[in-house]
Amino acid sequence: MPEKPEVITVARHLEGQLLHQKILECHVFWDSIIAKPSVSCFCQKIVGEEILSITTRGKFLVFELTHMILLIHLRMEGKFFFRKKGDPLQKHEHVEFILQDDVSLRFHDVRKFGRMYLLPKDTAYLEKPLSELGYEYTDPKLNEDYLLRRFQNKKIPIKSVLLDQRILCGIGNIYDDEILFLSRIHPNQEACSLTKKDCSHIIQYTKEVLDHAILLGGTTIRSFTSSEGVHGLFQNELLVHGKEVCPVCSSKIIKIKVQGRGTYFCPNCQKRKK
DNA sequence: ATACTCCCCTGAGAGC
DNA sequence: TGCTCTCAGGGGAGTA
Repeated sequence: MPEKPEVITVARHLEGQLLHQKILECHVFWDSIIAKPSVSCFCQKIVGEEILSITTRGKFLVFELTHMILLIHLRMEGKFFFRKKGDPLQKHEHVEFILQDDVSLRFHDVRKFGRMYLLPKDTAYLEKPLSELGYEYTDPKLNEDYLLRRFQNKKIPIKSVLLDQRILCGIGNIYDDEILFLSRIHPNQEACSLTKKDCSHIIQYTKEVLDHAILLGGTTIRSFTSSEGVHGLFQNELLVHGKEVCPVCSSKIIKIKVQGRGTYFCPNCQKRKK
């Protein structure tokens, strides 16, 4: 499940391959991947555009094109492969961009949950989905008072609130568990009950965990390989997610469901406060 | 405004 | 072996 570190890894890899490439053709084989505009409009408008940069916002890949912004959300299993124009379509390849020199960039997604948006440059950041996103974890405006304020009316578990991209964007299910473990907060703790100190820990460990993961190229878990030839190493660094024994106190790690998400925590290090 | 539920998809794994 | 059933998971839509 690509989270911020994996999305950054993919963006860097793609930018290295695609900078200043021009999109010559676009073919869509599974319509619902294209969220906006219609498939025909999407293909028509993207042809002729040049790729000027590839960055990220939250868990979106942001392709800056000549006149447009192309947003791609990989969701759980979206990835890219480079092939040659005319190569037979492989299973689960749903969108194809033909570039210069007969390069065929294929979007591959087993679950078909990935989404693409093509938006005009001048309004892309003012409309959904980008307009809904909260702060990046690197944003200096992300501080204890901001989190305290955003948490104050939330009676749902902190684990779920950290997954809410409208507050702090880029965290997914795996890093959420890691951040709460390091912050010594029970995943089911009501967000509104957190203290300023808790918020301070969350900010500190979000930065540490994500920075470290980005340095190592993200986490490669199960189906996720960020892109052809790209494999992260952070899975070796995970402390609690998917683990059996707490690396701090040797207690048995417990797996529970928090609002439908598989959640790992240490019952000794992450005691629930009331 | 918050907080639910349902839905999208497929492959892996369990159970028989 | 081969079938059926259940489940995971990010986020958008719809509803209370």
